[in-house]
Amino acid sequence: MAEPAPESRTKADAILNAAQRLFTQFGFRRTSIDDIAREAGIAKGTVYLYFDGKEAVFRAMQARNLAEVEVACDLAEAAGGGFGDRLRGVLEALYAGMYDRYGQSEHLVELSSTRLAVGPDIAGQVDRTYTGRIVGFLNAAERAGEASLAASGLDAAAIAATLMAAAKGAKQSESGPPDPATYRASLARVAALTAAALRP
Amino acid sequence: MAEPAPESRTKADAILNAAQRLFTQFGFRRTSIDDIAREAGIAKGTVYLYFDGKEAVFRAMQARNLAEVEVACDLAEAAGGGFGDRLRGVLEALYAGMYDRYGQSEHLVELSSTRLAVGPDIAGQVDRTYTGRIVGFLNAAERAGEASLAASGLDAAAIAATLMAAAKGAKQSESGPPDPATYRASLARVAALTAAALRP
DNA sequence: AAATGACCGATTCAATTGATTTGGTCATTT
DNA sequence: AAATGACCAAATCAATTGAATCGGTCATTT
Repeated sequence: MAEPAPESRTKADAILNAAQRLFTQFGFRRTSIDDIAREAGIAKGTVYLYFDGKEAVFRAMQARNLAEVEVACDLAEAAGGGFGDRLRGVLEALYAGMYDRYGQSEHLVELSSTRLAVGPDIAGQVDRTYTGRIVGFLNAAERAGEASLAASGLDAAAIAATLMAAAKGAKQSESGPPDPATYRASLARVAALTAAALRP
Repeated sequence: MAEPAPESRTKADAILNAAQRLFTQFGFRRTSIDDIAREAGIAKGTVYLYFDGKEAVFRAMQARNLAEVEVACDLAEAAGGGFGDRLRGVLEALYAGMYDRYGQSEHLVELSSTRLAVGPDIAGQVDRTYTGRIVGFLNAAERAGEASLAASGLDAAAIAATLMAAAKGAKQSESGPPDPATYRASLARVAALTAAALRP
């Protein structure tokens, strides 16, 4: 629930926190279960008491991040301000939120695109979740009379796809390592443009 | 000038055409000067009569593509139709144009992001050129009263950056190999959204 | 019951080495 | 003058192989 503290409440938490740090810094392949256990201050075997294996740890970590990001998104939707401001908040919660969690690490790509042996496609799951959130937000805004989708000639799904493409493309900020500040600025521009397009 | 024919007028053309085919299919590293010469139907040494080396061939090919794409962009700007339609045409000329030239090859990334030993940063050059074209188009449309940049609260450069990010992001169409048709559809959505945002 | 860490087989790494390929040159041919 | 292709040194590749690492298990300890 709360932002994960440096010191963790349960052992499972400690494992996930350690995994978060190490996977983000070194990537999935170059992080061993032993590393995670050591970072969490427990023995290697203990990890297997809480998770079915390395991949399960990764998936649990990803699920936790996704859940936390969704909570942040809820807050952004419920916040005050106009449609454009809340849309910016939603995009920041979704995209900058994940960005913050995984850092500007080079391993972001590997983390989200690696096809892990079994289990659901992680990147696809994030994609579907994000699409759903944005579509829901847009439709709610339309119902509230804050936005007019018809004005753009596109439906909510098409707008969501465009927003997501823009957010994805903004991450590759060209020349030089990605910078959180410019990334957020890009998201703000996308939100502003969309809000203008949907003004009733 | 004309669309490059299968058979080439000059030897330099033949070399560039061969390079285009091979670089696109196999990438820069896995294409040898000898391959290019053979594909062009000339001897290896002849390549060095027209270009200073492998990298020079690559840069000339890239320059030719960029020039051709700019011509297509000129046509799209001058075409009939409303602001939104022409913006879509410009984006298609710039992005789908390059996409068509390099195919959906996996080597696109290598081709445009490889840091070649010496010479200008290829990807950066494309980026600057594209930015300039879009900014110019937007400003012209504003002068002609077809678009109102002020309506969005963003200036032409910011809008251009957003468009380019969206176009870049759309290329990663998630799940499955990129598909030219869906790519063009993404560009059309971006154009439609932007046109709505800038309607006077 | 909860936690540990030595242990196992499989995978990955790193260093070596010999063969092949490559970008580029240039004496020769057309 | 234009074009060729054998040639060279350097870079790359592929195969080998012995060591190190990894994910996962389980008898033992706490």
